[in-house]
Amino acid sequence: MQISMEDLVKFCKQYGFIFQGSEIYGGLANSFDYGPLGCELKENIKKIWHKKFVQENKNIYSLDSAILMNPKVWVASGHVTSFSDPLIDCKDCKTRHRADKLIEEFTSGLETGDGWSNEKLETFIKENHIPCPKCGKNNFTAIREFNLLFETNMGVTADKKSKVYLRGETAQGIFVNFKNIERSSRAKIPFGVAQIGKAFRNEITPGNFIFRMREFEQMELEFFCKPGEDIEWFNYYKNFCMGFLNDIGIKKENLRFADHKKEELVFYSTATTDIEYKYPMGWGELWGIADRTDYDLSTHMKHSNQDLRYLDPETNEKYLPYVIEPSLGVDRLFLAVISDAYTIEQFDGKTREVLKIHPALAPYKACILPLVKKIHAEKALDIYNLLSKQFMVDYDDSGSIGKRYRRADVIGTPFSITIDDNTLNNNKVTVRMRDTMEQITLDIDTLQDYILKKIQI
RNA sequence: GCGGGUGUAGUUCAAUGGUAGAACUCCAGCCUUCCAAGCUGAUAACGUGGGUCCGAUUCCCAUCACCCGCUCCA
Repeated sequence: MQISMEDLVKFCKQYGFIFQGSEIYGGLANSFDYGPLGCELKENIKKIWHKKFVQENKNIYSLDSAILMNPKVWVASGHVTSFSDPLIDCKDCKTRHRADKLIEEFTSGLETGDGWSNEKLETFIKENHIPCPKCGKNNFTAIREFNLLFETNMGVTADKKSKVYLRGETAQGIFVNFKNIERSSRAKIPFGVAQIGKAFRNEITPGNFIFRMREFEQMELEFFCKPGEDIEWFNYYKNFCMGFLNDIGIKKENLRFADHKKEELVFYSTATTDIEYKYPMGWGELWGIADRTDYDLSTHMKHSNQDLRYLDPETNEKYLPYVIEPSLGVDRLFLAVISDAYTIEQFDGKTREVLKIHPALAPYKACILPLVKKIHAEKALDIYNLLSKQFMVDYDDSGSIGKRYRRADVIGTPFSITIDDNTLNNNKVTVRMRDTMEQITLDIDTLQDYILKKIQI
């Protein structure tokens, strides 16, 4: 049984994973703040992604490019033009249309509306009584431009010349640094560049909790390869990404591939596959894996007048590499991880709420519990200090031991370490497992290694 | 953007045109030697802004946020 979105939002709020953004001022639509546990979980997600996609690969390099870039970057990438379509709504049947397309269709292509001002488009539609394609009436709203890029101003005077955009994706930072990385890292094709960072889009319809936000975080990899070898790498990454999701414990039945059909493909892509997850609101895109050909490098080469071609040291031929892009949103993976892990269990006629999350992702790896506060707290704090040098450790001395186990369960802490008289006498602690509720006895000296081993992926 | 729904402690639920009650949670103290025990105490709410009214959490309007559906998603 899967948790409903409403209950998941409550759960995240209650335990400090995610809060409504600007809550005390009535919130800001579709903005969310990650709380103490949310930070840890999100950070762990990023760490593991980095480990699997960068650290364990000798030909993948990291980048942290600026959020604000020269506006020409976004002109070259196509975001500025294609993101600002002139949209109008029919007041009668409530459908939305592109003003320039209406004109183009009405005039059978004689007029395209290209480069027209909004006033000119509106006037033309009115004077020619261009009907709504759906209901046939001519009763439109004014044109509204939906520019999906956030704009801001550089410099203290807000004039047009200083207009800059918040990046709509992290990928462009990678493309514009392609040469820098190739040279400074002495990188040889095939190689990849990975980047984690915030991106911003004025989505027309955000929603579904953190699934689609206007401010979000991406984990993008651009993998550059020789043209002709792109299909091979595309398939490699399809499987690699799915394997990654399996490794971090996402249930297989909640994952599936969704290949884009030819007619659905974005114009520059020759192949795209989504890995979809069964979120509380239904199947939705988690990971997009795209063969982007040499579109990005070639468009930046054109607009910047810089030679971005790669010189193959073996054949001495110069070419623009193709790029495979397996990219995903941190927030979407977070949503998948937490809704996948949330479990309500029955045992002995009782109910327990438990977050069955991979130990590597768990906000706290262990919780330290002095069995009786007055007797065992001192020793328990020693162990807290010892373990907290290695990983996040929780400490709980209030309430019965059973209650404290449940508190650890619900936030996904995999190991609960209880300090009792035995600890004081023999240096032994009881380690209780979140998933099975089994207990084992361990010597304090072996505790660190035991847990470190379990939180590896 | 459109339509519908919902806004009362952290959560679940009450009541009320005139001092907003409880349970659970949380916190403190007592007790307690391994799976949500008990006792005592404390903290804690009418989304926001207007209007009507002597008085509004309650009626009206607006707004904000969330949920469901539609639309949209280079």
